[in-house]
Amino acid sequence: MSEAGLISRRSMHDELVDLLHAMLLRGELRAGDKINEQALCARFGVSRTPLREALKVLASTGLIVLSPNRGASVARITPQEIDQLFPIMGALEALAGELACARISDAGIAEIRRMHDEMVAHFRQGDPAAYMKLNRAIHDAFFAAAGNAELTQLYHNLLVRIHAVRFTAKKSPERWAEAVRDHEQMMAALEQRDGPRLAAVLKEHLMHKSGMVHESLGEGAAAAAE
Amino acid sequence: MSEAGLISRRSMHDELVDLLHAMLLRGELRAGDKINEQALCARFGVSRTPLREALKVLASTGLIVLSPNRGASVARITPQEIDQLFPIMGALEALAGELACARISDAGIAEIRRMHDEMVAHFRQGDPAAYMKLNRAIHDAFFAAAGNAELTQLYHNLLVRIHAVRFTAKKSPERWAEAVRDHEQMMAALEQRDGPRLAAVLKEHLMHKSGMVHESLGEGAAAAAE
DNA sequence: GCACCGGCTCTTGCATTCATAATTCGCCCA
DNA sequence: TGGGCGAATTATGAATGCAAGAGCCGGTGC
Repeated sequence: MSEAGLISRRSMHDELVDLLHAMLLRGELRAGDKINEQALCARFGVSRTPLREALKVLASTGLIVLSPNRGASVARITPQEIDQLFPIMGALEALAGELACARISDAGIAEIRRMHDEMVAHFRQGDPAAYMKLNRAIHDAFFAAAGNAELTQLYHNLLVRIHAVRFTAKKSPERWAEAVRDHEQMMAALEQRDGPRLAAVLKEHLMHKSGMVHESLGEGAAAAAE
Repeated sequence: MSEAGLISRRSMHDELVDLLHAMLLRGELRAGDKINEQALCARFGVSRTPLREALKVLASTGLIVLSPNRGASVARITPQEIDQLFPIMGALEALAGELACARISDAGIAEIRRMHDEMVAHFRQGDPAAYMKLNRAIHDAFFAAAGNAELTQLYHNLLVRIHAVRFTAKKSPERWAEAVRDHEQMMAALEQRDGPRLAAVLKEHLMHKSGMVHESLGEGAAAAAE
């Protein structure tokens, strides 16, 4: 029994979805880029059929846009979409926080505390890359502790969509400090297992992020316009 | 400029997604049913290619399951999934309620009040079909008032997934009365534009629904097992 | 000189075809 | 008579082929 790899008998379109996902995350495909089916087929060594299936799937989650008879292009995220997506992510994170408070073990809290302290250390040292990595790990730990797979998947879908804009958003020092303060409050709420409070903090944290993205989008728009 | 009809130039897979959606909602395809590609192709008069594309899309939203080399079948919703989905829907409805409170016009509130009163009348007359219809209309009005298209789409996706179980769930009289009480509270919160309160009521309302579904699933399991 | 029209090419959308895995039915053997 | 093995059938997965629409280029008329 190869229960570990489960026989790696996935269909091509499924693998292609992941592959394209990865390309989008790596920034290999940028917002607005036109997607040429033949080119991608050649690159992956598959025929157009499974690739097209994968594109349809990505389109249904909003990652790419399909124009009839004009093909696919990577979705451009608009400020309106950001305004709509961040509150949703806030609501989902708040829910994850509440569930996590109710279900997480003491050991789990200790583990998150450890990651939190390390993250703050990276903040003090001014290492954004390491900070982001821990940040991400902490959020993942929240969702894992919430124990709601559907919630996690939904959240991750949205995360991929705003990934590009989140990464290009350069934190100003003030915003960064603000984020760290948010995280301190999260930690406190979690250690007290105060679900509603954690939910509120997470919601506010997402609001701050939204503001941050808007700021950096304002600068970005000027750069892109030239 | 045909801005009204936009020339109905949709691609086949897109229409097929809607068609299959409708079939699922109508109960024409029931949970667990095997989906025969050729049969559906014959029925819709299309070839397998666009149909398969549509199936992939539906699979990505969890409406159907694809087993490699074994084809598609309508997803069976499990009690665990229900436990996971209802809190998510609660969070999304709560967000919609908060946004609606902030944005809805007085006329919009009056319109919802009208629907609400009509719905309660149907409750008094013991007409579940008419009640459900108004119920649905009110929820739709909330989301419309929230003005967040992404939120609406996400919510609707989940709604379709639990549609089958929600419809088969026969309300007990007590549960029905409970739901009406919830709605009274929603109306009150909306008319006072008390977003947080409306959010709380909606969350609780969804909790009640979850309980209802579980009750009826308990009965349903006995029936299905025989 | 510029705008508009017609053909050409490239790409997409769908149908068809081919290969392979699963299922089913029948047969053989215990 | 029941269970297991094997071949035929059927369905799925992927590739290829074909028609139609979009974009591009050059030509022509004003």
